[in-house]
Amino acid sequence: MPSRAAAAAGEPLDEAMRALAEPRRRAILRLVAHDELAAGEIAAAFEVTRTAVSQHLTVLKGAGLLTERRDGTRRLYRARPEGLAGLREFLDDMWASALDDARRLVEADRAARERSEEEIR
Amino acid sequence: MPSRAAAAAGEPLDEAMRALAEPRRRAILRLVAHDELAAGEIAAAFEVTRTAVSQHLTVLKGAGLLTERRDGTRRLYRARPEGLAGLREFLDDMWASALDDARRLVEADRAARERSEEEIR
DNA sequence: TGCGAACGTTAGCGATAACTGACGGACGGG
DNA sequence: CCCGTCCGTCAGTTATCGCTAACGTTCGCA
Repeated sequence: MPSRAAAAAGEPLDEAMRALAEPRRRAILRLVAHDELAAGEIAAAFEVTRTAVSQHLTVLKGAGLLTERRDGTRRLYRARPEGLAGLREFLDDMWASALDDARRLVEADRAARERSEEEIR
Repeated sequence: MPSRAAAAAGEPLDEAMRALAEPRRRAILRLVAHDELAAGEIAAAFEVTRTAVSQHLTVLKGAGLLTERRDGTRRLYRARPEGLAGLREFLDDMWASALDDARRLVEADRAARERSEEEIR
């Protein structure tokens, strides 16, 4: 198979994106961005079941956006900013190419203007 | 309705996130990041139907990540980097708070050390 | 050792999303 | 004026996702 679509869903950026696509997961991430919280505390902050929150935590952990630490029967979670590196890279690439485009357009415009002057002359 | 869950799916960041969660849509965005391309050209770059690509383009346009320009029967698309502003903001906030945490940890450590010194003295 | 607390896990359900195929509309050339 | 091109839109299908309820597991404490 020469030209697979390369969408094996194993890419780190892809997992992070999919995890962040869910609003509740972003809220959870914001919640543990400052403080390390237990699963129960996180769940208490929402109006869904602890089960749902636990699943969200699993997804976030799988995407590398969270770290888990055990303390007795509790599980403490904290945001893992390095997990956002891929996303940041993607974003910077997009903005960089956009700036390149802008520069290219200006360049083309300037070139056109110079040709016009040449024509006048 | 006073305290709705605020998940009306109308938030700009949410739409951009959901749009970017799809790998194919990110590929499309990368494709039109440099050059302005027609819908047909974009569709030719993938192994799915033009219909699917058209729907992806609609989603991207709805998320403010694309601009559409008509030229005869063709529709030319180009990436719109400003659509990524919300995402960038979210990302920066996350990283900033992470840095805050690091600074706070260092601070706590220093304070603890000073208390130790005080105890020695 | 027994018991309750704190979580993760599984099965099942409803909703959403991505894809295909068929159709309709707008534009331009002969 | 008709015809081919280019493209969006509309049903319909299948897969995926988020949620709930019930169950299993691990740990601390009396």
